Amino acid sequence: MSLESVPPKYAQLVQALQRRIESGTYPPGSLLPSEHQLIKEFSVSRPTVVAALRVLREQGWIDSQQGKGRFVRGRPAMASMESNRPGQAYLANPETDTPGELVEAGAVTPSNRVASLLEMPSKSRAFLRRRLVAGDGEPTELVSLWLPLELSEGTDLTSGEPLREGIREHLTSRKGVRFDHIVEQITARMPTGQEAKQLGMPKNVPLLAVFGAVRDASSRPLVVVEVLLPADRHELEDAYPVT
Amino acid sequence: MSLESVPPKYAQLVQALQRRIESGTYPPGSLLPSEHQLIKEFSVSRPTVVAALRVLREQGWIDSQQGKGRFVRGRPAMASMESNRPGQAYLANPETDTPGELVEAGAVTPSNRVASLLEMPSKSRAFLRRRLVAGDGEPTELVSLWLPLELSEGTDLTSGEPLREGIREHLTSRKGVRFDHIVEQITARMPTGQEAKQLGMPKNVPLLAVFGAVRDASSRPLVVVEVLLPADRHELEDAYPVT
DNA sequence: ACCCGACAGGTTGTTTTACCAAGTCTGAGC
DNA sequence: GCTCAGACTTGGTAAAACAACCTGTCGGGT
Repeated sequence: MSLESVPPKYAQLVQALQRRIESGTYPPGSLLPSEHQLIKEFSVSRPTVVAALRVLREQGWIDSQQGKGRFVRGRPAMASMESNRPGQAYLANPETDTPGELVEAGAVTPSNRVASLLEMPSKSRAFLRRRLVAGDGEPTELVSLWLPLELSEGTDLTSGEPLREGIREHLTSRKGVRFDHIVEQITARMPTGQEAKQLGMPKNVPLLAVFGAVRDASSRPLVVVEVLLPADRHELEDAYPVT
Repeated sequence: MSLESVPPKYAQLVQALQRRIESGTYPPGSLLPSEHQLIKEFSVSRPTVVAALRVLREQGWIDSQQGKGRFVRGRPAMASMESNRPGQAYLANPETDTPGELVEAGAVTPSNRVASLLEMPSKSRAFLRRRLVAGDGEPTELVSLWLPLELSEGTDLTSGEPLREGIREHLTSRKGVRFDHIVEQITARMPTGQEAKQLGMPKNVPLLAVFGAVRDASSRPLVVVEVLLPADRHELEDAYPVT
């Protein structure tokens, strides 16, 4: 038997067209060759061409318009752009990767908002781990992480030591939970006196507060991350295709 | 002519199967009827059945395995989440759909930030259209739209009348531009005296400011949208799968 | 009795030919 | 200048065939 298996023709066509788009042969905004032209050039049937073009459209490389043709959009924006969602990095990377200091680690009664995001009764207790992240020697972000007490048991999150492992990886291996999606809320508010002091910021500039509720596939809340950013030093940037 | 158009057969099949999965006729984990059975039951050809099943697989409803069959997975988790990007709605829907009033429409010299997002020399002029959007009779959002002067010529954006058509649709049909993707920046700041007055908000609560730079496939900036939201009344919410 | 391979019949995956419908553009003819 | 026919585009459906894969059953061999 042959170990090397040839990919199907339509998949080969997809790759060929992707290469041409990336190399500039088909620049963004231009019109792709028509189905008939592709049939002649690659010596395949129309359904094969259509299958390849459908894949490209669903991946965002091209845009089709009945009666006119197919337009090149370029390499899909979301594919390469690792969205720098705040909190994502904190969940994925070890704490030892970024400078900063642990300012709190223990059981607390979380705010109503956090309790609601964790879907736990208010006034019950959760574990809080809070870290002041520094950049250029100055404190820049205050990152807080809440999780139900039973999820913190048996993990290294309760220790005062910086984690040598990403939080997601740690929780997955120790507790067997699977992160699936994140519900994100962005708000702005004025800092409390303590926050302004910790972050070394004036009291009259607002804070960007990003809450991220991490859930598993059945929408059960696992952890909540809050990232506090002084608005005079940080802003959030993202890019997405128009639908 | 008939305004009601029948959806294609494969789309009807998709909906029929989705309903059966949601109603429990095809419970998760069970085996879907084979292609041949579906062909007989719905009286369609095999390509039509395959097209419907492909859609269901790509959307995460089912899982297929060559030689065995197709397994039901259930309603995909992320299916119904439409991200309500601020500004998206303003670009897509007619101004007459949302209550509010036009507060400004004319050529201005935009701020450095807007000029930079439009990639035009600072101190050159752009067209500004600003609208105060109301909800429950109270002003809630201040939406501003800048675009290069040449892109505003020949459009109804320069008139003081509310647009009866989505801005994206209007610009596409009048000027032939194609919206491709949006680069979004989110910041927080204190309102100016005029902004606080227009929005009817206290001067000591911050504003969430969302800038959206709309670009075409070749990354040429087309328009810039700014949405100002009083942070005590609005927040941004979004959901996305973890990678 | 047990094991193992061949084989038949089921399944999905891929490719081809063919035809019609619907949207867009151009140019001939009025 | 205007309209409309025709050519070109993509979208959808049908019918057929072959390939690849899985799972049984029916053998023959140990």
